[in-house]
Amino acid sequence: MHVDLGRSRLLAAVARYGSMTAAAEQLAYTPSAVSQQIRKLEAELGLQVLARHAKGVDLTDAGRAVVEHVAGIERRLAALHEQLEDIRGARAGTLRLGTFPTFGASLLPFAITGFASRHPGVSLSVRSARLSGLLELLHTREIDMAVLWDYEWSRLDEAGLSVRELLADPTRLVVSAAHRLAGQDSVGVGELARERWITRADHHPVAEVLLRTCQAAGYEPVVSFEAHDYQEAQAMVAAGLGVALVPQLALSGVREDVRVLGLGGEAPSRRIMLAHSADRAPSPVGTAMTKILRQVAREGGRDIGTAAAP
Amino acid sequence: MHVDLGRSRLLAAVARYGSMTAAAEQLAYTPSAVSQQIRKLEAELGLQVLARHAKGVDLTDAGRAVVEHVAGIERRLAALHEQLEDIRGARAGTLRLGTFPTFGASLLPFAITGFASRHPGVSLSVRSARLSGLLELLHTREIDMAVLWDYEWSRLDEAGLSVRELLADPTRLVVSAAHRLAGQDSVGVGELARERWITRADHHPVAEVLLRTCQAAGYEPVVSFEAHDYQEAQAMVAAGLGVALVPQLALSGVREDVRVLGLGGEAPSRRIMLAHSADRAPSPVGTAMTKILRQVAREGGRDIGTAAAP
DNA sequence: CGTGGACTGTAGCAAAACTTAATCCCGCGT
DNA sequence: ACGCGGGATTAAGTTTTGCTACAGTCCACG
Repeated sequence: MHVDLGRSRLLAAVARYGSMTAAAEQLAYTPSAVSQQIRKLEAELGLQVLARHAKGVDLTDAGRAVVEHVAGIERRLAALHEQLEDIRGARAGTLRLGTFPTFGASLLPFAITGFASRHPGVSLSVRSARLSGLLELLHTREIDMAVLWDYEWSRLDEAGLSVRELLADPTRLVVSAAHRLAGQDSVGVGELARERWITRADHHPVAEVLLRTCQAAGYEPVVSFEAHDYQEAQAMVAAGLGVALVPQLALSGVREDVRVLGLGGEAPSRRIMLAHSADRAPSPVGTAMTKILRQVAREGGRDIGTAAAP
Repeated sequence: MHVDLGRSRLLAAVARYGSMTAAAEQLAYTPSAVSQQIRKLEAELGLQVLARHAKGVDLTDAGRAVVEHVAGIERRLAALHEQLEDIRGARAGTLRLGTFPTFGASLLPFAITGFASRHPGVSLSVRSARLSGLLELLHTREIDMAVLWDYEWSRLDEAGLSVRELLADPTRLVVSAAHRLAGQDSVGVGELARERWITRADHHPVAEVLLRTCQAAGYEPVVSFEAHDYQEAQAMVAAGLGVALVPQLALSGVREDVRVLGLGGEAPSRRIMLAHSADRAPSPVGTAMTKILRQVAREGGRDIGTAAAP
């Protein structure tokens, strides 16, 4: 046996307005339509729900039971409606975000605090991984969106990924405070042919940046140390073991005893992007996060505050 | 905005079985039907509920919200279903019964206790009134059914009333224990021509019974007292003020100092009936009460116990 | 007794829902 | 690289459902 909600609601209307005709008027139906639907409801239930008489109708026990439960169901539907409204307005929902470590250590915190204050109802989770891991996580749908990067010689080209650029992250040179170039704002790559280089181990992408940059300038870099993170690299630079190419974003915390120099466009800049599965239309919270990330990228990491909720 | 429950349930099925195709199979639909309905649901909500991918679908936040509430609604519908089942089985519901006083004082208590023990979930209310009052109560639908009576010379003939006979209630003669006839089992009406009669005031129907009975035997009764109830009448009979015609049912409590005699078919018998509005199909509890009243009538007021629920 | 209000039955039509069949998309294995 | 297969989708056609129009029917009430 099946209890049709539509007909039950109709019954509730009949109960409320006292007669089929009155209910029909309220709902812009003909009395005939109401009568037919109520009849079908009774057939489905195997019970009369209305006692008919010349001046209208009365509810039977069964009718009362139906009307009561309809009221409860209406309340529940209203609650659902409200919840959906919250989701639409990004005041509720979930977002699983992926990031690579240097972004997570630099700009992302601003985005996270900004997002959390504007969308307090949203449960936000962040995972950090390297590029390949992020792609895998996107692929397996363990995260909804990810902050990624690429260089011009190996453009990100994943099928089924929708990508939007956030900012360019230029490569900079880090030297010891005692280095001969420490006083300059910038330097040409050609002047660095005799330097010894600190780079990163495990085929870290910055190693390729170094290689390409130097080769473009006509020499092979001499590597003196392979660090496992940028803090270690900075420490080695400070110790005078060599100089290092480092993406700007990895320099959010700069030691007192090193100096950072620009390279005047000679060194490649990496592109930082926000990506999500192309088949998944962005959810309201996804859109909200996109907006905030773009703002953070634009403002380069000044605190974006808790201003104007969307 | 409207949240269609049918489509929402479909979404719940899709969530449960992991893909539209699987859900379609379970529900004996084609995948196409499911896809179309989900699409309409999303259009109605203005939100995606599913994230599609090659191996099936995942719920979005909105989808999760819908599915959650659908589960709650299903529970509620199940509760309603159960309640309706109870109503069908007369384990729940209400019944408003009308009765005339002498039935209420005689057989009805057996029916009430029998009914209450077999249908403990049913809320039973009983109102007592005289015949015209009962008809009025039926008419205004303040009661669902009523126990009524009539005599052959004024048959109950109410339009829109469905009537079923319960039992015949013969008229008997009550005399004082000291009366000359006190030792007999029965007596002919002709032998009572010289008696003085106790009857009832206010045009009580038994007054007409007396009149007709005596007239049929060829004399006019001499009335010595008009009582206001049968207890008073019995008291007057006991006091030797006269004899009285009394319906059998009004003799459930007989004084020690009076005797009851049969009248061998010469006195009219009243018909006792159960009536309900003809337009109202009998409810399950109504049917149950009818059955019990018929049983009580058949067994003449022996305790019918709490035997076999229907 | 007739009149008005309320419900009901029939026929027809339009919208909704489902099916059929063709197509697309994507991941996977050879 | 290519085809295969599961799954979703689309277009078009068919069935089902729900509603209207309209003509009763019943009953309370004047």
